[in-house]
Amino acid sequence: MGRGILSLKLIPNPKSRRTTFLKRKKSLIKKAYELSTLCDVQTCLFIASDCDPSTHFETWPPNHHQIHQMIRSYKSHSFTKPNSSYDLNRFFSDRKNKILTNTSKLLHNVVDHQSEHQLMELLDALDSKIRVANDMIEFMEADYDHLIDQAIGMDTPPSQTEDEETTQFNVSDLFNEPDEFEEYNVEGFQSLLEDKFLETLVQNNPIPDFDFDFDY
Amino acid sequence: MGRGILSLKLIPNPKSRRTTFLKRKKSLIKKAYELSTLCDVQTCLFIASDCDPSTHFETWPPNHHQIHQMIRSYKSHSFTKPNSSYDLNRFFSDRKNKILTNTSKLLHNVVDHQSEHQLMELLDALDSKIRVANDMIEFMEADYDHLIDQAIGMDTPPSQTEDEETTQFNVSDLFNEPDEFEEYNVEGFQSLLEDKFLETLVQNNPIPDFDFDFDY
DNA sequence: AAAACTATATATAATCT
DNA sequence: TAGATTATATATAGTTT
Repeated sequence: MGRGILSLKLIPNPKSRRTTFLKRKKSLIKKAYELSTLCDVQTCLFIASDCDPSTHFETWPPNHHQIHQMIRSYKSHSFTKPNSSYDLNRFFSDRKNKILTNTSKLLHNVVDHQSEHQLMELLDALDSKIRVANDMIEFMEADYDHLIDQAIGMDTPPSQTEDEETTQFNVSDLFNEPDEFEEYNVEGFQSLLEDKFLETLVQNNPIPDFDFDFDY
Repeated sequence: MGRGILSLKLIPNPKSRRTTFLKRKKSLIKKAYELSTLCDVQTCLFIASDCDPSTHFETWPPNHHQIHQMIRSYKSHSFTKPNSSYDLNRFFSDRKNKILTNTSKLLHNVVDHQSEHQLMELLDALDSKIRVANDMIEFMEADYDHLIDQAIGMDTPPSQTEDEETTQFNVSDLFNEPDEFEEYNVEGFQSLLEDKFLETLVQNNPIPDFDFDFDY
């Protein structure tokens, strides 16, 4: 493309690879944005470039909230067979849609102002339920991630210091933190997860109020 | 773009919106693929188009495994401060890299064939550990999703049958499954989650063998 | 060495079939 | 009406500043 001929192989020169990467990343993001805007679809883009030694992430849209929402939707679609289960968010959305449908039907009948007002309040309430469902799921996800981090975080990352004077070959020398492995086992990992999970759910209660009573 | 002038607004005509969507989606995926190939970066694309009434998902790459890996990486990057924690997969990858580094140093020394063979076996073992770590994390993720489905799955989706003969307006009529709401409350939801979580983790044990002993 | 430039390859909106 | 065509707008590889 452009002036030269494009061969779809890894660009060997690191410098021009980087240049190309930056240019194309910009365009790709622009295109993703345009697709979203023009066609009313949600588009998410993950770009993970392996810098040394860690990975650098870029997403579009940059907003984590939107990314999480997309991941949630993706998961609920990829893991469930249609009609066999249902996600909370979808439940409320569908309910709201149904109410809107019913409402438009009822508009043929006379609706007094009092009822109309009630109705508006009700729709607001449903909106807020949808938000709460989202927040709660997100909270639990974040919590779960945190749990895993905690469980794995027991580990100190392998030290980067290397002894240069290894002279005699011994395969077991290749592991220089042998003791640390003792701490890893299924049981420990599981029970830590269980404990943390219960602890967080039961005690730590910033879970939003989540009652399903509609007293209209 | 193309022949006409592009205004970055929603395309009003549903037909041309759909056409544009299909064309641009194809190009976007192509570009994402090219970026990955040319620049050695991982690129994932989620496209969620709201057909009626459900959402249709498309990802690039289409392989779920790769998508999950990306999501996992994204989460471990977005939720953790650098160096404070560590993901299991990364742990093994780093370890393997370190071993490879050490190996190349040791190549200066004489390595007999026996040791070389051991070494190869060891690298294979590490590869398999990496896979197991991946599988385990994936299993737990899937399990968690399943839990949530179970908890929410108590619900039967709102029936699509609608009574056409509603003549008198009554706001509470808009909810035609009022009894079902009784079952939803924080406590029930939580304890169901907890029970299921424990049950699955403790009893249901298709968790892959996950010992960290290296007996070389 | 990064940013601007430019010649060409692509993408695509409108059109045609 | 979905698919091919075409006239333009963009993207971008290589070049220059």
